[in-house]
Parts: sequence; C-alpha cells; structure tokens
Amino acid sequence: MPVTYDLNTEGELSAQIAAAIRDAIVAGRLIVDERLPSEAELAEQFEVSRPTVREALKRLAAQNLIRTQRGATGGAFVNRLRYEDAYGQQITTSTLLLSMNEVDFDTACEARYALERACVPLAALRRGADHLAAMRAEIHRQAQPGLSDESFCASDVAFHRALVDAAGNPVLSYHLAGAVEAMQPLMNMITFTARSRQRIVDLHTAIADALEAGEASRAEMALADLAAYTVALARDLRARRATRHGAAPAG
Amino acid sequence: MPVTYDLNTEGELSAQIAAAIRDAIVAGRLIVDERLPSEAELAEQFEVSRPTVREALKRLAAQNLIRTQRGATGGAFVNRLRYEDAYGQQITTSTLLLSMNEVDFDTACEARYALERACVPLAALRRGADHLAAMRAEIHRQAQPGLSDESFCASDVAFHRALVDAAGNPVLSYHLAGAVEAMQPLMNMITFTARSRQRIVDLHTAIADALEAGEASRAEMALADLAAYTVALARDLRARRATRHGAAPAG
DNA sequence: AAACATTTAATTGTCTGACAAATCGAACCG
DNA sequence: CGGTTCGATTTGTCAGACAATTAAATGTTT
Repeated sequence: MPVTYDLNTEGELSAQIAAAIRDAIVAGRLIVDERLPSEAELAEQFEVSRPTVREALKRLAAQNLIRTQRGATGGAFVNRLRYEDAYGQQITTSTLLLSMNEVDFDTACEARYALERACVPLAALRRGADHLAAMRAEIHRQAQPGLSDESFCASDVAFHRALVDAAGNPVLSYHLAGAVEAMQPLMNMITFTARSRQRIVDLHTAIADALEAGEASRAEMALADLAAYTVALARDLRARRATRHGAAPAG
Repeated sequence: MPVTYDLNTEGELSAQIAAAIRDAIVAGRLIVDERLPSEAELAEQFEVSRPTVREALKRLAAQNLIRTQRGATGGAFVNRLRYEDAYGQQITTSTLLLSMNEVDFDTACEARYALERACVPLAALRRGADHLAAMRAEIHRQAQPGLSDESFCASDVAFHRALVDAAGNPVLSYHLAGAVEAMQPLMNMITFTARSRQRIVDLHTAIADALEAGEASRAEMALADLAAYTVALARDLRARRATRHGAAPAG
C-alpha cells in the first residue's frame, strides 16, 4: 500500500515536501531501510518538478534521515539514525549554539559539570577496564611537558568523554557528547600554565582513582573541585585581560 | 574581502559545497546575519550549476544554519541559531534515536533521570515563583480524574521541563530538552491506573515541595523514587504483555 | 516639497529537458 | 559454470527559462 503524505499549504514547496516525508518517517509510516519512490514518482505524486523533489530530499539527507544510492536498484532509503551520526549533529549544534549566542563561560561550564556529575554514580558502578585505561592514557598525555594548549584541551575532552562513556549508557553518552565537545572552543581560549596543568592532572587522577575504587561521592567531589578550578581559571584570564586593556593592575 | 572555501574532493558536489560553507560558518569566517553571495555567484565561484548550489543551500537551511529571502535585497543569510530552534532539532533527533534503535525503556529512563538529577541542586538554588507555579499547575492537571493517558504524559513532560528550566541555565535546558521530550512516545505506551497516577502526583508534589524549600537532597531522593517507580511500571507492563501473549498468568 | 504610484532590477523559487554516471540484472558467450 | 556485455533504472549535474517577490529608483500628482 502506498504511503500517503499530508502537505501544509504555506512556505516553499521543497520545505513542505520535506516536512511531509519527515513526518511520515517520525510517525513510522516509513520504516527503516524502506525505499522511497523514485524522484520522478515523487514528483508526480506531489505534482512538482524533479528539482523541487530533490531539494526536499537534500533537506532530509542533511539531517541523516535518508540516504541515497545511484543505480538501477538505487533510490532514497530511510536511514537508521546511528549513534555516531547523532553524536555529530549534537556536537555541531551545541558548538554553534555556544559560539553564536555569546554564552558566557560560567554558564556553559556549569551545565557541563552538572551533566557529567550525573554520569558519575553510574560510572562508578560500571566502569570497565577499557574506560579506566583510556582515562589514564589521557592523564598521562596531559602530564607531558611539551604539549600545546590545544592538544591539552583535546586530551581533556577525550578524558571527559571516557568518563561519560564509563557510565555504560549510550543514550547518556549521546546527550553529553555535545556538552563536552562544545566546550573545547571555549577552553581553547585559556592558556594553561604548568602549575594549572598539574592541578588538573591531579584532579583527573583523583576522579579516575575514585571511579576505579567505585566511590561515587569521592569522584563527585573531585569533579566539583575541577569545575570550580576551571571557572576560576577563566575568571583569572578575564581579569588579566581587563587590566591589560584597561587600568593598571591593582596589586 | 571575499570569503574563501575549501572543498573536499569526494562525494556529491552539493554535499561538498554545503560542507565548505558550513565550515566557514562554524569557523567564524561567515558571521551571523552576513549575506552569502547570490546563487548565481556561488555557482560561478564553485564552478557548478545553480541547481547544485541550491541543493547545497537547502542542506544548510535544513539545519537552520541559513535562511533565505526573496526579492531585490534577498539572498541567503547566516542564521543565529536560536535556543528554540536548537531545542527542536535536539528533540527530533533524540526522538528518532530512541525510536529507531530500539533503545530499551530502562536505558532511556536511566539517562533521563540521571540528567534531571543534575539539575536539582541548581533548581533548589534558583527556582523562581514562575517555575514552581508551572510545576504546581501540572501536578494539579495530573490529578484530574478524566484525563487521558496521553494528556497525562504530556503534563508529565511539562512538569519535568519546568523542573529543568528551574535550574536557570539555558544551556542545561537545551541539553535536557531532548532527554525529556523523547521519552514521551515511550511513556505513551504505558497505561496509568488511578493508583499509579496518584503515586506519581505524590512524588511530583514531594519534588516541588523540596525545591520550594531549597532542599536539594530531598528532591533528589524523590526523583530517584520516581525513576524507580517509572521503571517498575514499565516492567509490570512488559510482564503482563508477556503472560497475555504467552503462557497463562502465574498468579 | 512631500506623498503616492509605477517601473525596474535583483534574487530566489520552480519548471522543462537533457545528458552523465553509477549500478544492478539479465542475456549472451566462452 | 563463469565471465562479459548490454540495457534498464535511478540519481547527479547541467543549461536555460519563466514566475514570484521584494526593495529601491523613478516618475507623478497634490
């Protein structure tokens, strides 16, 4: 039985068509791996030209809702939304949201550490050897002397992703991917001294140790310390910038 | 100075062009409200036809990265990603992720309550009169007798969104929008008896009371109870279904 | 001079028709 | 039986055209 679509009557045709097909997917009238009619058939059904149909399909492809294949048995197929793809969308959306709305560092940081804290009890319960090893490896990297600030930040992100993944809940990992990754551009604006790096490494070690021991509350405390320290670092940076660009330092 | 774009050399042209422009936006080479060259100019720059450019632009429009306007001073403009739009994308992505990957109820539920728990301390600190009023209003609605299961679920979602918003952190609200809303389809499969509704209303009340009193730990406990009860409800439902479709009930 | 109406130019939205590229299946041949 | 060729189908891209929309320039009237 052919799938039927409901069209709105406002806005561009390609947007209407895309919305109609998307609704059909979300509502389950089009199921995973099902093939949509060919572009020519869709054009006929919707009574539009093929380019218009194509623009609609590209909209859906941009959201990973469909994939297209050329050739005789090709066409557009409903995509199973994979965790990986969802991660990616999550990260770009979060990054843009932060960068384009001038979200202040404290707010973003607060959100991130609040969310990570939610993972700690589960991570303490389920952390596997692989997750612990990943965390240790990143800690080791962070302690290396000649590391650039950028690499340090990247390793920081990797550490926290390992922490999140240690909770063993893919839905949780998905939701936190954006929160953790989107902070990287903001963190990259900080210059880490040898002393501040050491402090961070110590706190990371404390977190890993606590998780390995299965002590959630100790890990939460270390995480809270880390959050406070990160906010303080950013605050210092802002203060230094303000004095440099404004009046002379008070001290 | 004209913005320059880097092209990959694999995949479809429209995807390459979309990626190039998206990168330019993410990297800040194209700033908010800046106008892109006209489709004809883009076609010239990228040495492709206008339909190809248009497909690329539609991909970006689908992600709310640009908006287009017709007319003399029209064109494609870089969009400021608004929280609202980000919420929407987050919700549809999360919903699809859950529905298409057969995520079991327990996993999704665990993730949701873990994330909500992260909001509680902040909500206890900052909850405003409006948030509390919204929560009370939803509790009141949930206690009404003739309410359909669907409306009950919708009200449940509204209650939890109010809880999340009470934390007063828009970034946190954004991240949790998906987690809370995407549960609704799963919750809708549950039939709520009068007794289970009463239990949920009681727990919601306990949460609201605790937040009003600023007692985070009490609210966290009530939330944990609610999580456990929800999981138990779903488990009961599964068990009943299994007996109905399989062997006779044991009791 | 000011207010209003008209024209004009620029730009996106859509259509038509065509061809290229990829891909599968079937017919064909060794 | 295995490999090859050919044809059919479908998406990807192109070229050119016209419609719809919008803002600015222009002209007209008061």
